[in-house]
Amino acid sequence: MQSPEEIIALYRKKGLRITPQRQMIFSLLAEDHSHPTMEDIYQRLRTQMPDVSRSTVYKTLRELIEMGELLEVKDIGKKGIRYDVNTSVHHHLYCTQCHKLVDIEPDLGSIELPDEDQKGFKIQRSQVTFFGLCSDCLD
Amino acid sequence: MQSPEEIIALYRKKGLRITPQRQMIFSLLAEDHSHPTMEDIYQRLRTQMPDVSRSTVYKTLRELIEMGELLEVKDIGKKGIRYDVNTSVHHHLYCTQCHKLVDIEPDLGSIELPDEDQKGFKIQRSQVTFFGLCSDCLD
DNA sequence: ATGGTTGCAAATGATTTGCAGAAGC
DNA sequence: GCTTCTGCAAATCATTTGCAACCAT
Repeated sequence: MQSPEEIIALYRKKGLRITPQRQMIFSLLAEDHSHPTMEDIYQRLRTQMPDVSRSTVYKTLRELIEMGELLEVKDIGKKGIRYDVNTSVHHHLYCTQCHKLVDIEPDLGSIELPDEDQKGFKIQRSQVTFFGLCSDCLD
Repeated sequence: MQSPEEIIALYRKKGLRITPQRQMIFSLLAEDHSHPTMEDIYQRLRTQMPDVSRSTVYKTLRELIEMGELLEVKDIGKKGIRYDVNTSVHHHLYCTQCHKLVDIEPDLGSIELPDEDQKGFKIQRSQVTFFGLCSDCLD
């Protein structure tokens, strides 16, 4: 995700309005690499803006996803969709015990799939999820 | 997932009962590599057994997951959880257009994550999802 | 016979939608 | 001032749960 200022410019360019709710969501997200759920974001927002509604948060998240500024992560944990502000090529470390999800951008080289396994697909990108136990859960 | 006969033996060993509903779900699943949703399974089941309930299907799927005979795939598509009868180490080809999901078992070697990227995790396994367009959607 | 299982209906949880009033532009 | 946006409440969708009747063992 780009900086709040860049997102605001993007919204303006599309004729969308810059409301305090949206601005605050942009700011919260820009610094949040914890893969929050919508509820996480809503609760944080509420400490500064007690009357926001969940619908507004949902709507803004959907907008950012449509603009490609945010990604959904669904293969993880129990509760709802988690949002990922990191839209560049990256991979995930996932703790199977506490459901922590960490972004990594290692140089894995490009992971090549042998032709005979491609089943006619034109492959555009790949993402690796490493499952394991995080340091907190290892004790 | 093992054969229906082996699953039945497993159920017996656990003191669970072999009902017609369960038997038919085992048979349907054993031959289904399409990563169906619960609704897919329910609809197929209903053609042969019009009075089954969704709760029964849900419950049986949960049992198979607890036994490790079935896996959930959640990072994909819009509607609900998809179930994967392939519980061995494998990877996925996912068509971003038609949401087709294909299992592959290529020899990718082992994908090694450099120590400095492991963030203290003890990594147990990894799974790669290749995103792209399938042959049907390439035209 | 008896204890697990089924199907129904109601409950839950996450997300979406409709709409009247509020507020950017 | 016109139109979009917000917050509320109701609606929807997927999944789970409670329970009385049912049926495998």
